[in-house]
Amino acid sequence: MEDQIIYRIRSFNRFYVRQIGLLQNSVLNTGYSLTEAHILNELRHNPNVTATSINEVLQIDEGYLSRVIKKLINLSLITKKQSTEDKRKYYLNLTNKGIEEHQILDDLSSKSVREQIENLSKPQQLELVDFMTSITKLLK
Amino acid sequence: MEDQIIYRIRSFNRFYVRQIGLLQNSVLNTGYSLTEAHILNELRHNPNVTATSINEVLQIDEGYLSRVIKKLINLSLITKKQSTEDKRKYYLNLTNKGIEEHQILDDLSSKSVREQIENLSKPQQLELVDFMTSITKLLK
DNA sequence: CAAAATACTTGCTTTTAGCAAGTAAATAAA
DNA sequence: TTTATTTACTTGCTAAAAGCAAGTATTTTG
Repeated sequence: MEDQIIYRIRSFNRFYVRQIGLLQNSVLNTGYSLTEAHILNELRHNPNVTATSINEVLQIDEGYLSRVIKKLINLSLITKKQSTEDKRKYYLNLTNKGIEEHQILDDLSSKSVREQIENLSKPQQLELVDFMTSITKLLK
Repeated sequence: MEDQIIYRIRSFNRFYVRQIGLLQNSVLNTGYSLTEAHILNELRHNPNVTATSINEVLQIDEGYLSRVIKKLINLSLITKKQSTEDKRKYYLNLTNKGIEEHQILDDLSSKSVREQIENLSKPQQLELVDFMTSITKLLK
């Protein structure tokens, strides 16, 4: 009974891990790691934040984050500016190039999703979204 | 219109990545990597297969797989036996210890899923599974 | 039989990540 | 108001995870 439910959820999870894997591959082929892409995405949606506030979301090792940020600066994708009120803090922002690269990654993700649903009719697509919304409501 | 659909699917994907991340953490706390756990799982469901056939599913670097298999052998979790008909091939199997360890990992995964739905009523749980089944049917 | 393909291994390197100690600045406590 | 603690970020060192390319042994194919 109950175990049937667990079994089916786990089966769905395996299926969906593969689905999401397909999506992530499209990003990874761009030469950016998932972590780098996440940072660009965070900064696109929350400009002028600090490493610490990024990490409240991403939850990765501080030291590692510091290095990845350094790398993104060297790639001219982001800038770092020391706060004048609190000199411990450094505000991060995307450069124009960073915005462009983020856009490319974002478009790729959308394209990948689009390809996965292109064989569905519009009503089926809407149905799909409804199922997803329902799952989110139940689990969140 | 269409973009709304893509947006919502991507939003669900982000949500579900986090869900699945929670599940995987329970495995990672056991000291096995995800790759190691996947190999144990493959061998549990398909005994007596070769590294190559495992890799048709897992799709990782051959060399790396070879080393992970060696590690699992050193941990006495799996065995490797050369085929007599084709000496290039080596059949892999779980040892009793491997079966036990796999069971532990499997139980942990189930437990983790169980915890994520424990606050739902039984009808809600059944509904959840229905939504998942519907999504799978649409996307697979 | 020679050449190509298959199955797996090994050496070397890179990427990703984590830990711990350290600097500098700000805040709280004595 | 000095001292201790906390915060924000950095750096050195290390380990784990993964990839690439060359190599061995065996089998298959032309």
